[in-house]
Amino acid sequence: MKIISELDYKPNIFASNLASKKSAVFATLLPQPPSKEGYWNKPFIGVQKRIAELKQFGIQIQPFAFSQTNPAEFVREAEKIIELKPDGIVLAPFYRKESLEFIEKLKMNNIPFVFIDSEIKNAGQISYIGQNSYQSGLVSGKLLDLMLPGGNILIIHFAKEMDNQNHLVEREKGFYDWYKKNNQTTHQLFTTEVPDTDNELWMEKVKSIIEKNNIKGIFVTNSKVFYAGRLIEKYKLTDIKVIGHDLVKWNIEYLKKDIVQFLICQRPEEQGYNAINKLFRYVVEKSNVPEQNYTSIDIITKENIDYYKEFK
Amino acid sequence: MKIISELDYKPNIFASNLASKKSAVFATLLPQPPSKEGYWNKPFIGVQKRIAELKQFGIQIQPFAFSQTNPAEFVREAEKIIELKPDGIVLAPFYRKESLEFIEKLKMNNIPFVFIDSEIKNAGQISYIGQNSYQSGLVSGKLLDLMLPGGNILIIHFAKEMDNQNHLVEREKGFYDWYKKNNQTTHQLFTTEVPDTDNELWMEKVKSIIEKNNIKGIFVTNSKVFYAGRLIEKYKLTDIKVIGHDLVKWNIEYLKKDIVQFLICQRPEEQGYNAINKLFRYVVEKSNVPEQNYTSIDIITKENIDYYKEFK
DNA sequence: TATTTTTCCGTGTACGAACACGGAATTTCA
DNA sequence: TGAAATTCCGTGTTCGTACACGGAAAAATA
Repeated sequence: MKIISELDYKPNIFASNLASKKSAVFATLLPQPPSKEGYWNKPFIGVQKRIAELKQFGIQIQPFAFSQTNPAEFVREAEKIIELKPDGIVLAPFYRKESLEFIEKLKMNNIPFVFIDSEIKNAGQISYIGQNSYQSGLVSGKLLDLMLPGGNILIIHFAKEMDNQNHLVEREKGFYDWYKKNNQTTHQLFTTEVPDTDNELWMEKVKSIIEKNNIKGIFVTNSKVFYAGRLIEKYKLTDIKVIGHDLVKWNIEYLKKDIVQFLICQRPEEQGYNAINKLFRYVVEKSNVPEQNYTSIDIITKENIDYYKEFK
Repeated sequence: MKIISELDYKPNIFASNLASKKSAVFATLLPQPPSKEGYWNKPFIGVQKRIAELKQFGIQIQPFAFSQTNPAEFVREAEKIIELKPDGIVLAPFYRKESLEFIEKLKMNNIPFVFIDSEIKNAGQISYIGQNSYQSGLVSGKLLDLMLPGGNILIIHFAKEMDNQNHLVEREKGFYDWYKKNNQTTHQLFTTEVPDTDNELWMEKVKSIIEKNNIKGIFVTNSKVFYAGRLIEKYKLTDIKVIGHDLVKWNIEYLKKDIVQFLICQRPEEQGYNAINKLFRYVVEKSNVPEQNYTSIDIITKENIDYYKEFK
């Protein structure tokens, strides 16, 4: 070691990699996007990009997906992963309870795992990649507040099993806290859940909430803002300001139409890319990786959206 | 080639690089930051990071810097670069006229160049890395507008030789256009230039403009927003909303104190990193690089700033 | 102290592409 | 058609590290 530092010796990574020929298999366990335009395609694009780059190192990927409405599928796919015994896994702990059980098995098999998108604290992950959901809720609160001279606010969760979905709750909490901290009394806040959007019955229900409570602002806690957009178009509720999450195709359309005013984004492709990279650094290069990697909380409007769409 | 595609042969980059041992020298010509906290340190941090990574490839860097107030220095350093004959250069075309002359010489010597931060269109650059300044002006306009129920707006350029500094003009143009497009008549816009901040005389002058014209919002076209912050602190003009550019230390302080409400940012480290990368791709790997690379227009507030400070 | 176990050290081979070289084949040109 | 120029092709060496191997030295154990 003394001589290494005396000569300032740096190993030649090319020679090193050429000679070593290591290999590893990584698995991903992410929600199945309901269509090509669904949010969950994006993290996977980043995963694939990094995997392609790491092909030289003999890294392979084995993707698994589960339904966003059916925890049993999550369990089933998790079983398959345990059988496969990969060298590492990228995991969206979408269902909290089921994830905890899965994690126990991963630990028993010594399989390192990285969380993406949402987080279970101190569960033994080597890293978490994603937003600080609470903080992004604060940002949403601030922006909607800025746009509203008066009127009340409706928070909509388009999701099933809310108590099993931690980061939507966190976003809501941050949102509420904005108004608490700035001891606002000009707006009153309401929350509603829409577990099922397959038929349009929910629209009537939400519309009546809006009318009854003088709602002038809507905050959607996930990427399904476009449903709120459709509602507003259908009933021509044009004086309502809307804020939501993620650069999904239909959301972009409503942003451009000025029905949605802001989207809070989190560079999902980058997250997928980073998650695989963390595994690689940990498993193959055996280097330490930071346990948390909060990604930026991007504020997107009509005017700056063109500079966020592309992933490089 | 047929057999290559039949076998799906992909060259092994490690073996390739191990055997080749190419080398190249790149130069940078960027403004000298007046202190450690100055904006122009940031792009250079990114430059250094990429250079460190490319050291394995035999890439070296030769940095040159010039004063932000003295075009003659730019010319002098440019001469040195021509003598050095590097294999490529990253260039901030800070002074338009002087840059054009320099570029002519670069072309004669067949030295490829990449613009960073601001752009001269169709000058023969292999790429431009930076923001679309006009568009970022629009964003600033929108945000300040959102915050101001009434009152007038002052645009401040903290810069010398404005007609030689294109992107400040572009930002101003975008800013004005926001109010034109939304045919706003609630706010009247004023512009002033502060070429010299060495003594505090400018403060009196600007203060009187503010008082005379019922100014309630300030837009600073570059990273010197903190001067506006000092002005506001000094005269306790607390009802004025301020927006400016770049995550410079003192700007961050004023953002946290809520004297500055928004900062528009452009990931300068990433820009430096990308600029070197573009050169590398073009010069060493001989691949084509996209001519424009507009970076995102990040909207930073007190609430999301913590997720932008770090460069990874 | 004798024996086993572990560490140390030097040698030899492998990794896959680059590049030089020389001879053969092909093309160009008069 | 013959000479010169160019392209083609196969061989051999090189880049710097990894890793296996065997023998020697050192450490651990009985």
